Amino acid sequence: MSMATIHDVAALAGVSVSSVSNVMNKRTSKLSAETFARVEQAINQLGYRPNRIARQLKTGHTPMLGLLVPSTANPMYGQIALEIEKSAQKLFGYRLLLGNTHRNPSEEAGMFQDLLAFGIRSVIVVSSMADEAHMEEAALNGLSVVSFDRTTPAESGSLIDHIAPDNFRAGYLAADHLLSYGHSHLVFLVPRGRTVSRADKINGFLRRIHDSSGCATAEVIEGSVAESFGDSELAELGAAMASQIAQMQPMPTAVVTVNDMLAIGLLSGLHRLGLRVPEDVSVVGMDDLSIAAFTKPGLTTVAMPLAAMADAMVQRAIGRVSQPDMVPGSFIFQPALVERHSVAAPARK
Amino acid sequence: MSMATIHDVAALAGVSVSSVSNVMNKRTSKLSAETFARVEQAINQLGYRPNRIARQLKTGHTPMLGLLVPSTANPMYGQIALEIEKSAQKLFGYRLLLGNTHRNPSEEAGMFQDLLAFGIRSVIVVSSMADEAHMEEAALNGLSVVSFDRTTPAESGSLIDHIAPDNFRAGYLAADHLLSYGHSHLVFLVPRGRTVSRADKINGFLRRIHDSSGCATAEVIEGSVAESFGDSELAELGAAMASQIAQMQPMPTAVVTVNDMLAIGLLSGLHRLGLRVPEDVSVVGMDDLSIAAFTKPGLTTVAMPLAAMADAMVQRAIGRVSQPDMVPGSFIFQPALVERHSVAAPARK
DNA sequence: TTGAAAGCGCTAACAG
DNA sequence: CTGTTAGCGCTTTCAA
Repeated sequence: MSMATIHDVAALAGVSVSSVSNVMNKRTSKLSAETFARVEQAINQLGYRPNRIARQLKTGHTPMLGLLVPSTANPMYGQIALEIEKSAQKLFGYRLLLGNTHRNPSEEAGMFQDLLAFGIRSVIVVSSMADEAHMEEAALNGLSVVSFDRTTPAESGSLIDHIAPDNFRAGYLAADHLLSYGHSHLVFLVPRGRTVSRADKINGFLRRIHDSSGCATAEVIEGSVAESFGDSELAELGAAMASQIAQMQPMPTAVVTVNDMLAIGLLSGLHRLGLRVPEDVSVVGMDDLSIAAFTKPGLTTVAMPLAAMADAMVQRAIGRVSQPDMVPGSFIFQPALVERHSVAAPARK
Repeated sequence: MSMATIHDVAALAGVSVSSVSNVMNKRTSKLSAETFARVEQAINQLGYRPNRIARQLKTGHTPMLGLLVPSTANPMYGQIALEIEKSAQKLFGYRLLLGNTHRNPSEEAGMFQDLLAFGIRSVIVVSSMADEAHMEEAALNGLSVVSFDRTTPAESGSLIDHIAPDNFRAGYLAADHLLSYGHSHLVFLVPRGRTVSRADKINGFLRRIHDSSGCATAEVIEGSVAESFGDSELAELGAAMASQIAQMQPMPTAVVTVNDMLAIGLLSGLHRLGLRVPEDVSVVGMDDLSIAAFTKPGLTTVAMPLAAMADAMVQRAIGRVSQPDMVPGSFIFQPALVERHSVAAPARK
């Protein structure tokens, strides 16, 4: 049972293929109501679905959006993928071509090639490497690209859109929350490798400490794993870093992690060491993964407005292909602190 | 800067388009080595990539695999998506078209339509609803479909392949582990809605109880949430069911959950109720999510061989399109118990 | 060993 | 209002 073509429909309805095409594209003004109905009837009878491939060869468009993430095994990226698919379908009826890049530049470049070859014109790239040269190049080749979770200096002449949460503010909020509980010896935990978003979070964190009346101290501790794209690696790193924290003299009373997976690992490692959260150490994560509500204790974290960001990304990525003169911009979304049970006043000072 | 076409290359190399096509498809026997080299040179010079759309219109194939999952926000499906993408790329150089079905039959049907329209010929469907009629229909329409995590009666004349872990054995293993620790009052936790895989797990669980010398008792408790496709819903359900467990008279000494997300919620709920795991209740999950190693206590669970299953699914789904006479079959993979810290001997009897 | 030409299914001028 | 026709970029006979 192979698919019916536009010719089959035309033959059955006793009209020309162009009339069928006009019906499919709802150009009612070009046909009499009667013919229109007759063609529709034939379409239904045959269960005709236009071949998108053929259509695309003609129009140059395909209703598909590319999405590149480091790894869907990381719940954060899984949630993002879900939101983006939902937005793309709702806003434009687009489907999603998904690629896991493993934060590997050559895999990412390969994906760009394939997207172009498939005729896909819009792509959203999540948490890419520091270098965006390959994206700019892809934009030159006609791809509409949106970069997520990276900010870029304004007026940089970039050809791509940037959408991100206000990571600076996220770091600021985390520190602020801890300070308000009376903590004065804080630590910020981050894997090795400074992405833009990580740097922003750290800066916001440090700024808040600096803005405080004075006596608070803070350090940034970098994990030993160079690149963690999955989720177990990240959690494992967090668990390993627990001992690093425990050995500090004096031990900090609070730590904020650059993301929730790291916090989940940290919680586990701390527990293994016999340290209680929040009695001995307070912990603040970032992302508000849905599992963050079910850690022990429930993780206080900084939530990012995922659905709103997804809508914006899809809007820009797909919208640009019909409006190529849209000027690229940066769009920043505000995070919010979600208080659960991993923060308390410090027992020691 | 639009893409170079086969004509551009032909012109530059001073040959016909068919020669370029032959070079692209490595038909060395059809050209002299010299011409071949000249064409290759032109290809590189122009950075020519063949347009897959045009190629497909001719050949009818596109190197893309459809993947339908309930929701990538559920870490389990995120991991599966990752493994499948990896296999598809490694084994066939295929890309992935991803769809979240939310376990909604009409969304699933819509995806099938679109896959066909896009010219995609292979699809893997994860954890679908009870009814597979729509899949059989899609198979009739020329789709090569693989159903994951559903077994089907042998010799059913099905047109689709079935790949699944041995869920019966998974249930059996979980019960066996608990019994070996001396538990005799067990409970099996499952959301409302019996999918095939859930039923199999329950049956395996009950069988092991039944096979025991005798004094062990078991019940199956069904959650009140009809359909949970995300992950927070599942964990929330687990948390809510903790009180149901706590109120039982007598309280069971061990519970196994149909998946890890449920277990994670349960752990959290139990903790909130002041019940200790494993001292007061033992818990065994299923799936071995990578976060299962970082719960408190570490979750003892039944692991499924994801990578091997992904390879098999991809092999069948894509392999069938070039071998349409391949007879559909069921392939079962063996799970294994992963022991961590959520099981201990019961304090009470 | 190479090239010419006929489509794959659809859209969009352009004619009638 | 309806039909004819020329491609979109590629593969693939079939001739030369």
